Amino acid sequence: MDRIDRIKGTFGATKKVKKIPPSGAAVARLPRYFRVLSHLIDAKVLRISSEELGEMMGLTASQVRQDLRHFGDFGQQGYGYQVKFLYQKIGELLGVAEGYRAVLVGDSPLQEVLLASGIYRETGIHCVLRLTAREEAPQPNAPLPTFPWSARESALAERPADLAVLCAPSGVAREVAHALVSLGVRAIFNCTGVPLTGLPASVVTFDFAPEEPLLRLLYHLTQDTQTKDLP
Amino acid sequence: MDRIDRIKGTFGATKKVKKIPPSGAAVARLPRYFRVLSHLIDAKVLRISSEELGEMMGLTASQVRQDLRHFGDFGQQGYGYQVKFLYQKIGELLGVAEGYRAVLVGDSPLQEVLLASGIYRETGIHCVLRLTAREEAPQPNAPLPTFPWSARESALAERPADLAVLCAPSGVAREVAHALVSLGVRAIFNCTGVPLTGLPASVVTFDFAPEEPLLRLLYHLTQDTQTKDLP
DNA sequence: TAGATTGTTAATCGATTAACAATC
DNA sequence: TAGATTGTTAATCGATTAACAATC
Repeated sequence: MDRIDRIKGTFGATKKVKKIPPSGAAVARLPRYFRVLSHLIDAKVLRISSEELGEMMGLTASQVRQDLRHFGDFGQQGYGYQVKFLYQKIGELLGVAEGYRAVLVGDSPLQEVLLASGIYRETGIHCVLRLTAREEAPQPNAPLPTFPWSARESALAERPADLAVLCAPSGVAREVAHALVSLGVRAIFNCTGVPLTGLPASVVTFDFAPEEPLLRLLYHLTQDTQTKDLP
Repeated sequence: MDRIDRIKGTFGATKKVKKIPPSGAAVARLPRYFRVLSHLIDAKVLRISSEELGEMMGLTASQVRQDLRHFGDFGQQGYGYQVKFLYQKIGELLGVAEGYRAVLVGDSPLQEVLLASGIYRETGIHCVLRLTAREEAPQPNAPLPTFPWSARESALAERPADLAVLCAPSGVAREVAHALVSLGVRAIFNCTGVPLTGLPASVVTFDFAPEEPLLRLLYHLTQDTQTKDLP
């Protein structure tokens, strides 16, 4: 922090920050850097070199330095990277510090699992509201204020959300997604298993799809077996 | 199927199948092709062109054709790709047809959610055994035979598993993973949140990490906001 | 200062795109 | 046959690697 300031003071603001394209591949790796750094903090590691960090991520030291260089000037020559500082900077890049607000839609067990998992704390997301399919009286004093879907309009008016974590049944997934967007939601974490089509291009969606890493696992098992069998 | 056979008959076996490197990027996309094709089957789509498939996946038609070409000869000129045939072939590549056997370790709610989600059916994985932390009498006649962790050795001897879905508490994650590997497990789907280090290189691991797509979501929200604010 | 490690450049490699010939 | 769409090649683009100078 004071390091960056010194550089700014010496050379003028942002002079050293590369204006090179934020490189798709590097961006895609940021969440994993963030996760690895979080574990390093837990392990009380204060300092890490591009060499070590690369090894933990399955990347070369060169690649780590190139990646980080795209986003700023985070290292110290002859020393490496301060774990906490880097973690914080990457968090800022990702938007962890922005205090985004989420509405949790649907009351599947997955919704509970995610809520209990700590990912909302880790990602800096504030869960502000829950909408359920059950037509019960609103429970605005529950740990997380809960309203039935029919009250979505007033509920979201009072507690606007940037993003939705969508666990609706697959039959109504698209319909619910469109309704949320029309109420101001700009991003959807889609846990319905159904691809969300027809949304405005400005709406960001990402799918919760655990079958993908599982299938990659199978692919490697399959390749290993073939490799062992053949030679 | 008979198409491939005809080609084989005409030009000799595997002649047309490219021996080009299976291209990391293309391999990484296979699970998503598989998922999209599965939805097309549900929607009763019989035939699809590289153009349409590309649009659904956010790729160009060229890219789709290049991707698929790495793995075989799946299309028909002038026609496109038969959805079911392509789905089946990609499934074979991924190992869905191999009938891999999984041991489910730990009884967190996430384990239940995954079990109920249908991903094991979709990926062709047979769940053969469950190991729990609870020291109860074995329940070998439950829908999924369940044994306490202490009985792991005999349980896995009787029902060997290729892979483990690991939902152990974070404190013991590494220890449990090593024990499983020593009992013959060759791949681990790691849902513990803890990075698994020190395992033999031959063991494949993939992490269940929903915070990564969530963080990518935030990143895009953040970039959008900045883009809108600046110009 | 000497040692370490980043930042940065240039070279290599791989992946994507575009265009078109092959063929269903 | 004519139309459509793949398979395939070559050109472009982007990402990774390697090497070293800058600097802490």
